[in-house]
Amino acid sequence: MAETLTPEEWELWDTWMHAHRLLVREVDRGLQRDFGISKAEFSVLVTLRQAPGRRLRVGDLAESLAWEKSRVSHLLTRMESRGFVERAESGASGRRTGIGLTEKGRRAVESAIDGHAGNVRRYFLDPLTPEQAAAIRAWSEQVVDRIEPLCGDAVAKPSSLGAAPRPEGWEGASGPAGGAQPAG
Amino acid sequence: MAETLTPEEWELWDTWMHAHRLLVREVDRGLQRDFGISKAEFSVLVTLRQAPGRRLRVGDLAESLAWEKSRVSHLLTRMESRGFVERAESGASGRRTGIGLTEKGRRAVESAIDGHAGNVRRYFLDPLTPEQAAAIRAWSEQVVDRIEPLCGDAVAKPSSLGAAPRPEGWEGASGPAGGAQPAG
DNA sequence: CGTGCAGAGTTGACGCGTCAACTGTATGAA
DNA sequence: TTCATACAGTTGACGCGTCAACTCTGCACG
Repeated sequence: MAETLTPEEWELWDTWMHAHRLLVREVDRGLQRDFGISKAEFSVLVTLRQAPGRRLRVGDLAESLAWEKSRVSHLLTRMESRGFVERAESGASGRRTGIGLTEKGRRAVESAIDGHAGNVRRYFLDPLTPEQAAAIRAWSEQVVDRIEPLCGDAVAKPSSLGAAPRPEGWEGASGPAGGAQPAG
Repeated sequence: MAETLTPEEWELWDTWMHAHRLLVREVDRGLQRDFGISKAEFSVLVTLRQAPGRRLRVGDLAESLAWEKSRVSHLLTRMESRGFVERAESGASGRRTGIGLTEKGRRAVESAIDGHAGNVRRYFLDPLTPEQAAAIRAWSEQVVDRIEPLCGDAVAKPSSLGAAPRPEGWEGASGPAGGAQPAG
């Protein structure tokens, strides 16, 4: 046996996985039911909303979300077909200049923020004591630091992107943060 | 504003989601790369392996895993087509009597256990101090208790099922625990 | 007998996420 | 100019997971 886990360790792993799945499902359901968007879509919309000019290139969006580009691209395809975002029609050069938020997308995300925040609080934050929060934060950072270097893709080093007051890569990128000024 | 989260709260949520996704992906990749099975498949195989007679009905399997039946059914379809499990051909009555582990399935899960355990330790357990582990455990149980009552389906109340020394529902159901005796 | 109902299990559609392969543009060297 | 290369973005296939609808069996009640 190269490696084994104690029953307690297995149980911790399983309980944690179970909790995570229930939580994500519940949060997702809330978003879907009340606002017609998924958690992933919410992340994209929020990120776009706070971008300068409500417009980003796919790569920057992916970087900002710490997601793979193909994931973003697929999601954008679905979102575009539903009218939440629009891919800038290839400029004169044939090069796409970015993707932008539509009016519908803007309205959707703005109406969703509070409800989503409420669910995040209800299911994630509420049952969390300050010590537990600190523990989870510390552990999450450990995990990210340990795993992220392994995969070349989708590393979230917020370089340019000026607009985001975020310190670090987010997964869900679910934070509304500032909110893009009318932005030009 | 009905609800808002502070930037710190959003960041905690995002960091945690990000960490979780990286972790799951890495663990899944390891299983897939080294043993040709997914994390979900591993859970099914382990649960089956420790069942009496290496055989369970779909519903009991779902209950034991705290998964939805349809999820289990879809997964079983994929696994059956690859020869890891077999659906008992409808008995005389036309009623399916359960699904069982094939020899291939047994070999797959037994060879995978150590490697998987190693990855769980490396990515999940290692960066966890005992205090953090306790915090995560307590919080996970809170979350499960809070959310599970909401959804009627897939509630893991280990009732019969005699064989499992598990105290509680597992998500990944990734614990090898005892290991079914030859059980013939 | 027949109707209705409940439980077990399956199915199809669909969204999410990964992977690998692909297109198209720009750039730099021979 | 032409070829190589790198980068940005897209696509298709596929597995996972959810939901709603469906089938099939058994059972109770009339």
